[in-house]
This record gives sequence, structure tokens and C-alpha cells, in this order.
Amino acid sequence: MPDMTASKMPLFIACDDEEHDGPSERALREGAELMFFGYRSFTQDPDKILSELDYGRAHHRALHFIGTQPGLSVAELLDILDVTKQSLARVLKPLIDDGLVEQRVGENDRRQRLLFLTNDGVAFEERLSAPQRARLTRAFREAGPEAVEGFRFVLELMMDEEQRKQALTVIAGAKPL
Amino acid sequence: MPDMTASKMPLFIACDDEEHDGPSERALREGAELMFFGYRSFTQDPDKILSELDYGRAHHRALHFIGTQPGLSVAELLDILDVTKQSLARVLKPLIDDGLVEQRVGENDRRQRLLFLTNDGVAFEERLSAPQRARLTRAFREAGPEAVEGFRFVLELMMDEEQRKQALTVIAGAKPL
DNA sequence: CATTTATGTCAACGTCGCTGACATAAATTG
DNA sequence: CAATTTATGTCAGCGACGTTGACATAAATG
Repeated sequence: MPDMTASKMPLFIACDDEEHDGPSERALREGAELMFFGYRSFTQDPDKILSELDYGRAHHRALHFIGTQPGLSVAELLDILDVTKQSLARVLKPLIDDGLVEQRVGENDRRQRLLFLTNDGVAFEERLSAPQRARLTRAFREAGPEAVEGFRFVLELMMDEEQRKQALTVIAGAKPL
Repeated sequence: MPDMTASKMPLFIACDDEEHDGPSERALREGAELMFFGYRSFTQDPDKILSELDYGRAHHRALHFIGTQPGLSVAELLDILDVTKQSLARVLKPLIDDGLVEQRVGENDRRQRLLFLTNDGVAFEERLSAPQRARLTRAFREAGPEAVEGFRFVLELMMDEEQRKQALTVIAGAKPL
């Protein structure tokens, strides 16, 4: 361990001191702003499509998770989206009425309404996701596999323990292919 | 240019083909879900504080950018936030009324209202940012500098050219320290 | 049979986007 | 100087999406 006696230390530490024991102020602010601008870029394409129909971002989220985990129950979807039953209902009802989502009574538990995308629902979800996937594809390709690993690592670590578990469960539990 | 005649191409491409010319389906879906869950985690702490007062996420955004770029004009803030004048007004007025934001007439152009945080505004913004900074600090520390580079790289590449320019300008133009 | 669980629905509310229109003051330009 | 443009503020109204609290139904469970 190097000599760290006070006589060898600067009296004032620069605010943007990278040698300090953590990320610099600047790095933190940049990180926060990248989250803001990045997320906005990520959602803007589907938002544009949705706004032309009578849907919003919440409809996309529902379609996405029903699409990747067909047959999930309403309760499970509520848990993933972390919204109230009433909020979900306002999103789910139009999707069902418009023939994009289908409900089937659970086989084991006939109280449950299991959720599936119809063919139209699959098509619409893909139309919404396509520009996002294109964005991710381009970013992942240009950034390279190591950067992608870092991206995933940091975002995972941004979550609380419980949230991370839930997110990883959702990601892992999604229908293969 | 390599030979790409049909006879050398596989008839069917596996859905999760990592050897293909881009990120796998699975990687893309994971990326999308990490954006969703990560952003939610990132915003949840300040959201909780804000909801107890009469503010929302939009107030935090305004405070953040006024804080990092004191003296920006209303037009500049509109450009950063990418909302309408009316949307911003509804956010800005309460902040001014509550003494968190101060307006000063521009010296060169007296039509401009330059925006500054008051002492109370600085304190409140720091209170809101503290948990986010803690989150980022923890994630950056545990992930390590290389991962952080990847995180930033991927998020930057997620933006369109114009957006990226704007974001980098904002990040670079922020008040040093 | 009583309770709990899964779901749906109604009323009321708040935040935060939007559009379109109009007002004011200051800068700019012909 | 008069006309126009620019920077800002404000009004009315609307839509999406989140909230809470209460209540109803059907099915599972003890």
C-alpha cells in the first residue's frame, strides 16, 4: 500500500477526481443523462406508431409481455408491469375488444384468465417492436459484444435485489425462440 | 466481397443463431427488457419522493437540467426536454411559485427568461438525485470501468444521429464541477 | 358452508403529454 | 420609424395512463 500520509495529499480534491473511491461526479451525471436520452430514443419509434392508433405505450408493454410469455395470468402480468388492476384493465380491454389479445379460462384454475396474443396481436406487436429491435441491433453491432456485456451488467446492477430477480425471471421465463 | 451465392447459404436460419450477422433474438429481447426494468428502477426513488409532494417526474427533469446548466433560456430547456411550451409551463410555474426556480431577464436579449435554481431548488434537486446517484454509483462500482464504457457506448448508439449530438452537447455543455 | 382468491368494473382524481389560439414585450429588419 | 419576427406566457380543452377505494362474481379451498 502506497504512502498516503496527509503531507503527500492535496489539500483540496478536484470535484471531478477520477482517482477518488468511486465514479466521478461527471460520470454519474453523464450516466443519468444517458438513461434519460437513451430511454427516450428507445421508446420513440413505437410511441409514434401507437399515437396514430388509439393506443399508448402501456398497450405496447402489455402486448410485449403477453407475446413473450403466452398464457400468463392477469395477476402475473400485473406483477410484471407493477400497475394496479384498474390501470391494466383500461389497457387490456381495448386490446381484447380489438382482437389483439385473447383470454382463455385456466385449465387447472378456472378463475384465471390466461392471456394470449391473437395472430393480429402478434403482427401488431412485431410492427411495434421492429424499430426498437433495429435500434438495438445497430447499437449492439456497432458497440461490439464486450460493450453489450457492460450495458447489460450495469443495467442489471441498477436494480434492487428483488427487482433484479424478477427481471431475470421474466427474461429467463420467456418462451424460447 | 465474399461469395454469397444461394448455394452456399443455409436454407433455414436458426432463430437463435449467434453465428448470424447480428445479435440473437434472445439478446435483443433481453436488451429491450433491461431497458424497461432498468429505467423503472432508475426513476423509482425520486418518483416516490415527488409523489409525496405535489410534483412529478417532469419537475425533476426540469430541476435537473436547470441545475446542470444554470442560466439556460426557456427555449433551450424546451429543446432539451422536447415538450411543448404549455407542458413546460405547467411544470415551471409551480417550481417558480414555490421558490425552487428563479427567472432572470437576459442581459443581451431582454426577451429571454434565464432559468436558475434557488438555494432551495439546489437542495431539493440534490435530494431527488441522491438515490439515483447512489444507484449509479453502486452499479458503476460493481460493474467496473469497462462495463461502464460499454453501457455508455450502447446507450449513445441507441440514439439517432441528431439526438446523439444533442445529448452529447447537453452532457458536454453542463456546468463544469 | 364460509372464506379466500382471481378477476372485472365503477366513480373520482392527478400528472403530464398534446393542439390551437391569442397576448405581450423586445429585437430585428426594411 | 413601422412592420415583422422572436421569446415567452397563458387560456381552453383533450387524451393517455397512473392512482385509490369500493363492490361484484365465480371458482377454489378449508
